[in-house]
Amino acid sequence: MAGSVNKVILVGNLGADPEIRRLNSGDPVVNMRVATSESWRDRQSGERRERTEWHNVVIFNDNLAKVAEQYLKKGAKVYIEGQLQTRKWQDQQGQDRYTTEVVLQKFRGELQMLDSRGQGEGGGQYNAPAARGSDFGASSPNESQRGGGGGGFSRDLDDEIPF
Amino acid sequence: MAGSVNKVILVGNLGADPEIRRLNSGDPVVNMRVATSESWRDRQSGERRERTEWHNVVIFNDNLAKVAEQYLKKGAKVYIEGQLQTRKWQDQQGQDRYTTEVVLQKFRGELQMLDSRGQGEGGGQYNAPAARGSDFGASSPNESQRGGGGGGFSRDLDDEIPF
Amino acid sequence: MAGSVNKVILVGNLGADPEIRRLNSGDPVVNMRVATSESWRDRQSGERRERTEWHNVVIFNDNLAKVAEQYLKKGAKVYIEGQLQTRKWQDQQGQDRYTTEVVLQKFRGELQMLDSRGQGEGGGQYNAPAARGSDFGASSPNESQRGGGGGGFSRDLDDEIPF
Amino acid sequence: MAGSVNKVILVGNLGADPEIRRLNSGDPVVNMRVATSESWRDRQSGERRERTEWHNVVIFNDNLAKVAEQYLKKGAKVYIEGQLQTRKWQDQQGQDRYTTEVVLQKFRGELQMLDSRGQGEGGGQYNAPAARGSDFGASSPNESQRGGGGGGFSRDLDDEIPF
DNA sequence: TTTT
DNA sequence: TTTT
Repeated sequence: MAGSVNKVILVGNLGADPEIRRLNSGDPVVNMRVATSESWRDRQSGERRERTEWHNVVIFNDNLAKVAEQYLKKGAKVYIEGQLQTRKWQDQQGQDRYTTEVVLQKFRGELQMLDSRGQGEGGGQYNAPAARGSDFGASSPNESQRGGGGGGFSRDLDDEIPF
Repeated sequence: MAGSVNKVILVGNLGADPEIRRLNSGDPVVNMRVATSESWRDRQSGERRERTEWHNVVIFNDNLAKVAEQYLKKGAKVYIEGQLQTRKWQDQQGQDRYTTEVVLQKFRGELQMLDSRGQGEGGGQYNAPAARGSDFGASSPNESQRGGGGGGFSRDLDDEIPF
Repeated sequence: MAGSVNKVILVGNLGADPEIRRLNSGDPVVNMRVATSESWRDRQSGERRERTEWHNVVIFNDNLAKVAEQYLKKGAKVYIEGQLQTRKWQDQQGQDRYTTEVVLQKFRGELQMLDSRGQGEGGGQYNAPAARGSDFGASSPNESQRGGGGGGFSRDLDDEIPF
Repeated sequence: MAGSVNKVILVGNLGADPEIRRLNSGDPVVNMRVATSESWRDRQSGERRERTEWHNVVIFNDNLAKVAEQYLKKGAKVYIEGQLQTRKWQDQQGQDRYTTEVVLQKFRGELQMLDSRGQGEGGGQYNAPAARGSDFGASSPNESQRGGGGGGFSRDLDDEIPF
């Protein structure tokens, strides 16, 4: 289909440390639970109410998976950009079940840490990159030389050129 | 939780005509299935592959529900902005099941028709608003007078001021 | 034009305290400068480079203007959702000049504080809402009662119903 | 700065055919003007009003530049995702001037054609890809094999692997 | 300069 | 079940 867009943008907090698996290829895959929450005052009762939504986030993007593995802990606040995917699986009774996830495919998606250095919350102490200072951008590649013929380019996280 | 964002942006096509229910309050609620799809060439086989994702969209926003009810048909291309919500229900065996939907809450979200007038496709003939011309904006309210003291404002869809 | 979208999403830091003006109507208007920044390693030189982009943000949305006025200070990290607008003005020579801004219109846009409580940075000490705790959502209204007949609804910031 | 996001999402129409330049490197750069527009009914006068906003879009992303060059014409409706950038230049009097653009950097951004095939409008006849059928995805690369060890991957537009 |  |  031409002209399709499937995009999810979340700003929320990790409910637990990320879980890392490895594919046969050696590529890391990260699963994590992210909470978003909104509050409002009930019109009838006047009480303040809050609703928290939990999201299953799966990271196949190698660079972002590494960032998640190294720097994210329970309680960390993150900006996430991925796509919606629903996959089918079977429970023990052989019945079809469906799970919808926010997926960051290989070479796609975005992940940004929104905590200040050493600010870990929520019970877990996570370690923001110290040596790198604030300048590690755990995001997609970027190239900013306007009109530049050469065109510097590199992944942010690691110096190796990943492709 | 301070600083939370839960946003889904879709551009896709309706798989079927929207389904309209009414709440006890009389407010319309629209359910529709939206397909997004992406294609790529398989690196190994060289074959072109395509993956279609289906999204359950639920509209509680009255104005947008009316737009969907009146103008959207099977095949229509739409821009949708909503939030992710997962709700729990029980199947006939009494087991917990979960369904994740893209929800446009009351007074929230956005819906834009992306087809040209009278362009209905995919089997269903849907009728773009003729009499209204281009002026049906199925979106949120807007007010564009910079620095304007008075502040014009109105819902796009209907002239009544809905609140 | 049917089917138009004009949306800007920023996560960045305030370069200075917000400036507040008042319209004749008494409505507050907030101007602020927001920095976003990205870093990458130059492919040629191997040096790390960084580019900071400065954005002019203007808030006509009353509730969000109040939030900015009360809680935002230089250095604060924010999530902002607005629209692009370019306005024309004349310099002292009478020449046409253009300025592009990220505008949060009345009843539109979103603003989220992303700092933890009392975490002020960048030189300014800003005070996150203490009494409100984390539950002040400086965003648009929301209503989360699925299928609810009544429909609780209220602005987050203040209890008054603004329309 | 850790945790920065600078994103613009537009759905609008081209005001003119795209202009293509080439860098010394041979890479194409596309400039185009995109209109977004919103309409509302003035609260005071009851008249319908409309405001059109014009955006300068610049494409450094090679694949997307090629798509723009080949398929986009005046009047075409597009989905665009880029970032805000303001650049400084000097007018003939040597005075500093600033222009803000929506930029799709190398390897970044998104461009989707939202018109149906052969639907060219607005005066210009643009030719949607006929032979290619639906399989021209003018977007970023994607890889959808969940958990797949191999990991198919390819640019959508051309079969060559661009990096 | 687009679109409806 | 859509779209190309």
